[in-house]
Amino acid sequence: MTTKAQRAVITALADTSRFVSAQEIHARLRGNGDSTGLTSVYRALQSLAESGDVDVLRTDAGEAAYRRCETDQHHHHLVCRDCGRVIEVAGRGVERWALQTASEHGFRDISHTVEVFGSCPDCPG
Amino acid sequence: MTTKAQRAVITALADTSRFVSAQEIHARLRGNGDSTGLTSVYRALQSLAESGDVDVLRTDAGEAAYRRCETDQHHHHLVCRDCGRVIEVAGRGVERWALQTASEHGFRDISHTVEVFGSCPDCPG
DNA sequence: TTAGTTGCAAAAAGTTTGCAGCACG
DNA sequence: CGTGCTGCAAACTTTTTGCAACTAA
Repeated sequence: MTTKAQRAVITALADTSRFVSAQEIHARLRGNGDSTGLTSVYRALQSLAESGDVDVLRTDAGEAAYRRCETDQHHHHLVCRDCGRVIEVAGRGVERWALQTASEHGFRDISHTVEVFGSCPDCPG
Repeated sequence: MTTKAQRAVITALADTSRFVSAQEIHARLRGNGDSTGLTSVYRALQSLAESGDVDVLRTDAGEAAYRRCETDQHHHHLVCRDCGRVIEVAGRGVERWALQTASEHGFRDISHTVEVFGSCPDCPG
């Protein structure tokens, strides 16, 4: 089921290709005249993340950042450290590396997280 | 310079091969009769992390977890999701993949984080 | 009527900061 | 003395929870 808050959050996420915090989403909604409360934003993000509709990552500052995934498939993110822009990339090579490395050490049920950071072509150094 | 708190923290970290939270370190020190305060633990971890003497990562729960690195060189972590044990692995393959993927998209000054999770041989499924 | 959603206010939990006391050169 | 480290308490931030009002079938 999809609630009003969930739809509002998804709309807000559609506006951007960056990872944004819950607080940021809330502020953005408020700016657009939407009266959805911070609590509902958090609750909406929680269920959207649970169902895999949005990607979550933890910033170094300790807050959770969210983004609507373009693809349902497993992928990784290439994030511009200057403007925050995100590009989704497939990880043919890494997947293989992760599996192999892990099984070399006898690990089972492998999963992994990979984030690549850099400065994108549009951002001057 | 190395302070008393820093030495206490390093000692506590030497005891384990897991990523541990600041609070956990503090509790552990207290348990051993050390009277170092939580504040000093945080301050010590901050400077140790800054100088690269310990590795930091953010748990899904949003707390910072720390670990003393065995090597100064760039490496990644293979973490057991059951017992928390950590194995440091070199990432010959990933490094190359990250660089290549990033430059394909015109990104400069690449850095990356990789964490592999699984169940280690000592932990029954 | 009833099950689910909402938003405020309050509470948690992790971390940082202000500050007075201590240690030690 | 003076500089820096310490630890307590208070402040702050992000996220969660309690709860009463609201909504829609």
